[in-house]
Amino acid sequence: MLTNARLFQQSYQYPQSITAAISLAKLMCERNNVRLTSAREEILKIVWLSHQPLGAYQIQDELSKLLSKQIAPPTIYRALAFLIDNGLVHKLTSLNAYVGCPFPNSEHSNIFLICKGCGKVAEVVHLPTNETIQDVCSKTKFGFGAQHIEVFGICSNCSSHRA
Amino acid sequence: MLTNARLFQQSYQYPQSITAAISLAKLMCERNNVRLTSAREEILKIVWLSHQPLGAYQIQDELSKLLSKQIAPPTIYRALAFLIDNGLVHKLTSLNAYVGCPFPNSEHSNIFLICKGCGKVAEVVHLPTNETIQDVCSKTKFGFGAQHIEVFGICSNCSSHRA
DNA sequence: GACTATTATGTTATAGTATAACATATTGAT
DNA sequence: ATCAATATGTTATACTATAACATAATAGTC
Repeated sequence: MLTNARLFQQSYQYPQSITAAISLAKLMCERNNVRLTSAREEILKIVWLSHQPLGAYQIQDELSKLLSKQIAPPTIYRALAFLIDNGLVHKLTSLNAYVGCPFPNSEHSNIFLICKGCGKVAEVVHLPTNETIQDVCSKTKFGFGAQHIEVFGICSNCSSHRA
Repeated sequence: MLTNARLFQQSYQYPQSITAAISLAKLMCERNNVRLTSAREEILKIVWLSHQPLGAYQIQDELSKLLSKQIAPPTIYRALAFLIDNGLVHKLTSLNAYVGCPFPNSEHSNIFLICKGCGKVAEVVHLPTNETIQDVCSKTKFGFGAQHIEVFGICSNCSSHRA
């Protein structure tokens, strides 16, 4: 019922997760018959390598460094749009920042736990919450399309370190 | 358990709601020992008078018209910050737009139903959803601070008109 | 393999959202 | 009336995102 919250404690596992994330992304794109071009793949890596949500212009800086030439914003935004459309990246609207999606293959309307201490974000799947929201929609005759849930607080790592 | 969804059907009730909202705002500010200055009050009215979420620069235009002089962005943003801090207005982060809060007096972590058809927004209180999110937090040892839930779909009004 | 339609990227400029920094004015309490 | 605190005015600028058009890469057809 609850996934991925371990990311808080196990950030050292990111490198593995990245390769896994990239392979999965390739698989997903193949399945959906869309192209994970090198720019898109690089940007996905950059987003995953960061342990925190990245702004578009931070991504621009990283990619420009990586390719040793200036990359313009549209390239970044287009790649992000692609990655978001294909469920590989999410935008955290309250932060104007982007994070890799750990479950690109799931039909997901997930929850983002955003730590105000370290800035890290965990995405969790929680079906009961999805169900209560469906309930709201049916009671209000609101045709559900999508949802976005951001929760702000202090992660266990930060609260134990500061305690 | 569920409030304010009627706003979809009863937008003609807005004028009443506005005067009620302003009185309540005054009350709240008095209670909190903060000042609802005329600029803040005007902006709150502007937000309420709109049946849709308003962007900061739309508010700027409205207020400038109203006062017959150009108002600069910082005035708008400062007033919005005040209104948000005092629970009188919410920002819909996915839209960069602002709406009046119908329940400024409640301890609230509410849900925004955003209609992709007409652009209107209903804010609903739904305790079961709050509870499931608390559950997520306790299971992940995430110290809850605040939450923001945006649901996108088609309101009953739009779906019946288009059916 | 050349041709062509489609998709993706490069490039320049600009739109849209938000705040920093400092000056002035208003308010509220002595 | 004075003073500290709060609020607003003003100018400039930072940050976020996209429009518009040119060029290039890709994939499928002949």
